[in-house]
Amino acid sequence: MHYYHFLAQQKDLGGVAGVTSKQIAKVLHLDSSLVRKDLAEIGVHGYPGKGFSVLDVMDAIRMHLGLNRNLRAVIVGAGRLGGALASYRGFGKYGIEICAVFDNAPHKIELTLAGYQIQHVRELPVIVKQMGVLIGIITVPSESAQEAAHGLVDAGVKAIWNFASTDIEVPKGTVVRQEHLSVGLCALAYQIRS
Amino acid sequence: MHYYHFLAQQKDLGGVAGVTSKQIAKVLHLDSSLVRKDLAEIGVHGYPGKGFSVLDVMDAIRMHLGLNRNLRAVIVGAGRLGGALASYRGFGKYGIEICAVFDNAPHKIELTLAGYQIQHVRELPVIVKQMGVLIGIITVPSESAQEAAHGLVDAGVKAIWNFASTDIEVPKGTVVRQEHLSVGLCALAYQIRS
DNA sequence: TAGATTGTTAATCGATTAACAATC
DNA sequence: TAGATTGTTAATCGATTAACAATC
Repeated sequence: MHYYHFLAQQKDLGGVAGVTSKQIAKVLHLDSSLVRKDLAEIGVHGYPGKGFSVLDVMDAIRMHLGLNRNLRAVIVGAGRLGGALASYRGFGKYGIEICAVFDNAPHKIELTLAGYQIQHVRELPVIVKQMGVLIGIITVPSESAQEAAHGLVDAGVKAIWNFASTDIEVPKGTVVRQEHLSVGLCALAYQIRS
Repeated sequence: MHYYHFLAQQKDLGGVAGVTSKQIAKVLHLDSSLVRKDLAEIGVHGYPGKGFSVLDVMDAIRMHLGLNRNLRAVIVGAGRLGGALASYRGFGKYGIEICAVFDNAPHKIELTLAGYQIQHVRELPVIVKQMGVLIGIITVPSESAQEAAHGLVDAGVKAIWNFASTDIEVPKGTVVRQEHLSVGLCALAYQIRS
């Protein structure tokens, strides 16, 4: 994952065609052995004495991660965070498209947020099914997170990215990624405890 | 870190005074041995046959993480994401206070965002020094991230939480936490590759 | 060929888990 | 005392690193 990010930068910038395991290792603070092992695992072969082809590696990663699939996601919660994520350029690079933003507050419906017309959660099931959405992003307040999760699961979503600070429960078969913003900041604060 | 989050919930909800390593382990999907070991390391002692005191554990964690210090942080970038973080309730629980929001766009200055009056980055050094701010949160576009980081470091900030998608460089002695939002979503997408 | 880097095996390291006597 | 859980040591597991023959 991080390899891909680094290589994409490489490619965009210099347009360099080759890279060695040593170079990657250095930038990502890893051991070159590990890099070679990882690359071998996903089926890229390098050229002894030369290194790896940036394009080969990127292709292999895309293949392995299934990055070509053009997945669709929806956002539930048209608050500031929802807006921030909706306007975030960068998901597209990984083949993920935000295709709708929902909220349950009547006064928000029909407003435009980051280029999306906010829709009532009532519409969620229809849209999710129609567009084959597999990912739901929850940016509602904690109190409503579980409810939003239910709605998403019922509609057929398979993965949930939860920004609310409560843990949510989902039937197994659905994966959840809990984004603990405070924990992130906390970890940082810990490092400067001196 | 996660222990604390869980225990805080426990306390808020049931008001239960005791907890066993087994209970914690179950909720957090860990081994009870590990929990006991971790707790021993930070200096909490349990009662054989009974378990641990929730308050004891929370105190020890706070102590160990230095959670009582009331650190201050500023946000650079008064966009949607900046606003979302500024209004995020929950940092306070970990002793971190957002004390100002900056931007460089003249038309934003003096506007109010999530209860903060947006200030020009020009004011940053003064405020950071005056209030003893140690943490900077970057929510500007990628192009300006490095510049923002410079400004923060120069002003005396020791830790940076970077939401821009470019990696930033800082002198050593400063810690950076790079928040790769796309990577997060990607990891999730990977799990439903089927 | 000489130099550089891969691919892979073996060695090391650390973290997780199992087990159990000590304790309440 | 009997039951439960801690604290800690030893065993296991996996992941990282070192090393080096094979390759270009």
